[in-house]
Amino acid sequence: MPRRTGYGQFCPVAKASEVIAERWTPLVLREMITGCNRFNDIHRGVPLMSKSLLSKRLRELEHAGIIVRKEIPGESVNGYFLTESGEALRPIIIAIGEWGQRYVRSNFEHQDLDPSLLMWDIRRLIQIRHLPAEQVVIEFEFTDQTDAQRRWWLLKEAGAGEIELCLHDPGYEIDLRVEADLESMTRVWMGEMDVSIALRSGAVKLHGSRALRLSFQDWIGLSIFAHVEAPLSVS
Amino acid sequence: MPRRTGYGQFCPVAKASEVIAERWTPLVLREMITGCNRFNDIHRGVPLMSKSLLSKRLRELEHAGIIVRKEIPGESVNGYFLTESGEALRPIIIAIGEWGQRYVRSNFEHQDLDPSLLMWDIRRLIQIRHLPAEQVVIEFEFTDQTDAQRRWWLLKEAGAGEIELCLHDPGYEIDLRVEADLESMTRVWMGEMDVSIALRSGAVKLHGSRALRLSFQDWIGLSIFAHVEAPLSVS
DNA sequence: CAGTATCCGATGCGATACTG
DNA sequence: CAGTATCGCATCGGATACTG
Repeated sequence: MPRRTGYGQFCPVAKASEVIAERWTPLVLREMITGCNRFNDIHRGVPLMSKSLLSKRLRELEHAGIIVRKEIPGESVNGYFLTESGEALRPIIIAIGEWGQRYVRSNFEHQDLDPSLLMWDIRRLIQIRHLPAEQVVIEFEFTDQTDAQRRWWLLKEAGAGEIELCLHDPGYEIDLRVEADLESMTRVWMGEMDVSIALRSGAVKLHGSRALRLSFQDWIGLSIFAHVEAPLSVS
Repeated sequence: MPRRTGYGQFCPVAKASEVIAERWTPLVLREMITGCNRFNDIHRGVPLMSKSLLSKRLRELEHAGIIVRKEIPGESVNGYFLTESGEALRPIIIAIGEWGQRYVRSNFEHQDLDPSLLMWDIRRLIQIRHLPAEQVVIEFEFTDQTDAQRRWWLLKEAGAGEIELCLHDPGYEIDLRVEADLESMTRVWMGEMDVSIALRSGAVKLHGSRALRLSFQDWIGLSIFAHVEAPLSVS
């Protein structure tokens, strides 16, 4: 009888794991914790997960009382929201990420690098207050990627509070071009490579607006795990 | 391509989940964190897991640098030990258990009750310092169980620092007999039912040594999650 | 956009048997 | 006790197509 779904134990670790340690579920929770509420937004964070499975997982989380599905205020579509129980998972997911950042070697395996995930992450954490108030267009070019994966645009409309990620050239004048290979940009984002070192070594190059170049370190948000230090022990 | 093992993401939550959110793995970690080092001891905590899978998971954890396999000091068998990385998971596993205790309804589903797991847990947390120094034999009888699952014995030899769990009558004189249905005893163990209430209501009955009866509350350890309070909100 | 229904192939994992 | 090797199938989950 393979996989009876459930561990058959009353232990709270087991009962909790039945819900939150299912495949993909920690990542779905991560997306919700970082503020995604709509189905397709969540799915952008886990693009390799099939939509049917995401749908199933969301139903399971709802059944477990971790999320509720309700109409998004203002819009007439419905979304998913963490309950108190779900909010209580925030420190756990964060702790798992910090543990991963600190102890899991084999980050940056080639197969894990993904420009779309990286750009989607960067977009979320751009520090808008450090950008000019007027419209800003920033192009990212990953020099080792081809075609569809090579160039990306972040677009902030004048006065807007959100950044848009574009897969096609929006046509406006480019204010800044960021040029790097995917691994370097990912390492910078993850805090594995210092921004200043990346710029000085040429691993990341900036072209365009002097103001945007100088403030790069300010407006480029880093991963929320970028601050995590290596373990004390030399292993 | 079902289940490529791995999420294809550089995010530390994903990299961590690839290791610690695999099926059974949180429970294996729980066993190690609670002090089990030997293969069969670990397996007693996850009896529904096949030995081949446990073996596989241990290899994966070793490969991930979470445990090391080495000879147990004093004995000439080898066991498994948490590394620094593994020790760093302790607060996470504990937090998951606390979350589960607080938020997962559907504890005490009939299918999750298991006298052998319960007794194995109780054995581990018996407060020996609250037992008489001489030999002590305590019999547990689960009144709703049959045959092989009905009676269990905890045996402390005179002066011993460990308790032995017996599935067959060790033959010595019984100092105390604890009588309860499995669910009541489990609820008491999990902190869902107060010990004094259980005794007063007759859900748990004690027969035998007056000293052992009076000190029951002291020597019976409760689950490490028994202290966790319900959420503030009424849900 | 926001999902659901159906299909079916790969694989995870339990069962069993075996080794030192 | 402490595992490993082999086998078989149930189920997990991706692909595809479809709906409002």
